[in-house]
Amino acid sequence: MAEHECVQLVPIFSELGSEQLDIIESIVRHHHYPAGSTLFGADDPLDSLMIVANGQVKVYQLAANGREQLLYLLQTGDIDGEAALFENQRRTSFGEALVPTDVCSIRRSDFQDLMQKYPSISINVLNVFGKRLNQLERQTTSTATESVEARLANYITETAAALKTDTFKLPLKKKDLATFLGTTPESISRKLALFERQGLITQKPGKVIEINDADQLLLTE
Amino acid sequence: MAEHECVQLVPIFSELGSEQLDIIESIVRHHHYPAGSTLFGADDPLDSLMIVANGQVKVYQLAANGREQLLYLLQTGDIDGEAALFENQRRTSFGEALVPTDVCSIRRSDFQDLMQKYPSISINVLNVFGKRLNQLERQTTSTATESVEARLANYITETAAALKTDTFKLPLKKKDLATFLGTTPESISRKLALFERQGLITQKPGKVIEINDADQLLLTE
DNA sequence: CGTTGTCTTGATACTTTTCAAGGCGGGTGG
DNA sequence: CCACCCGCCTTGAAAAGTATCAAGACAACG
Repeated sequence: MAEHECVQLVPIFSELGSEQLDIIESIVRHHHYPAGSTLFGADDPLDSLMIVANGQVKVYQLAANGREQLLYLLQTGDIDGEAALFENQRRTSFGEALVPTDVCSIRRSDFQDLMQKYPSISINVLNVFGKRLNQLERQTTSTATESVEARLANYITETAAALKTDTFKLPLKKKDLATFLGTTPESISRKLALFERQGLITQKPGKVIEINDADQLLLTE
Repeated sequence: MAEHECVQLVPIFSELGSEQLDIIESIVRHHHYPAGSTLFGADDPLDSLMIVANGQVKVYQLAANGREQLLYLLQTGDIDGEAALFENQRRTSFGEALVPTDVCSIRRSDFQDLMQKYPSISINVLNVFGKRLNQLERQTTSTATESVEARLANYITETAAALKTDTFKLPLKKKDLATFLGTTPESISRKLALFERQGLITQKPGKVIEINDADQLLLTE
């Protein structure tokens, strides 16, 4: 089964030989979560590193006023990193499976042993977190300084670029996309309708979007 | 001079003995930046790790529309970490000295050698970035979901808590504080005036603020 | 002491949220 | 296999919050 190969999915172990991967595989535990189920919640003890073997997980925080902020969308091969980082801390975010999801976990102490044994792992982890910091910095800048219209236009072009196609299905419900972009589902509906009226995109059934004019989309302010 | 002891300031080297600190000290380079000068800009090569030996540095990004977003305020003992993370990349943010500032730098290749030699350093670096990720996650959640009023109230109470006092001087000009909180200087003026009218704070000359009712301030929505 | 940048306050305009209601779609159970 | 039901999405109208623009006061600095 695919979930038995999660260790090979993960870039942080990329420099290891297959014998070492076997060792790691042996200390990994496997879990399955149905769609909609909770993987972890705020205040849960932070005692293991999670690898998404298959599926999709949304990681979000709750603000003081109860509103939700989507921070990351973990796909197959992504890791939930917090556990690698801290000693004796509790989580500050929630994780929820959006589709049926397989997860492998490594206890923090085991993972820290691995990092001591194979220094390349910690360098790789640093790289993963560096990328995440960069992404988050851009997200912060974007939500704090740009209009909803510009943020949505950016999201569409970036998603298309990542998928290397002009026609793609939105990977999230509008409700979740709204919490990611720091707005409301209604505003997203309206702005997409606006883009369509302007001829920049075409909306098709099933949350599918076709980009007609990527250049103009990027000029949206 | 203080700038010759920057290595001792930094928590990432905390587990090392004094002989090892001497070695590191010998490969460190010292720089001085007057207030208002630029330490680095976007697209600069990312080739060294910076330690703030003395002073204050604002790290910010520019959005597509040209607006500025303050990401971090580095104080004495803080590091600018990006350089530790990536190979062959360029910066995405700007660094500017807010007051006369002394900086020590370590070339990236030297730093990566150090991480290989002393694994405790990379664990410590992971911890630093973990904290920064956490801070940034909270900042993102806050700017995306809460009102200007709530964000400012939070900023005031958090700053007071960090300084362990009820009366303190704002460490930033309102213009910079505005780009940090994702708003405008005018809005900050107005909200502070509102808090004062509500009796929650007292404003004194020289950007000094006294908190009268921290509990009520935290309830601000 | 003057100059320059920063801050405050007001009036206005705009974007976006909120609230409400109707339509669509996907999944479940009969 | 169809019908129903629930959750998601869309669209409208109104309200709220905040940005913008402008002008005057203040402060810091040389």
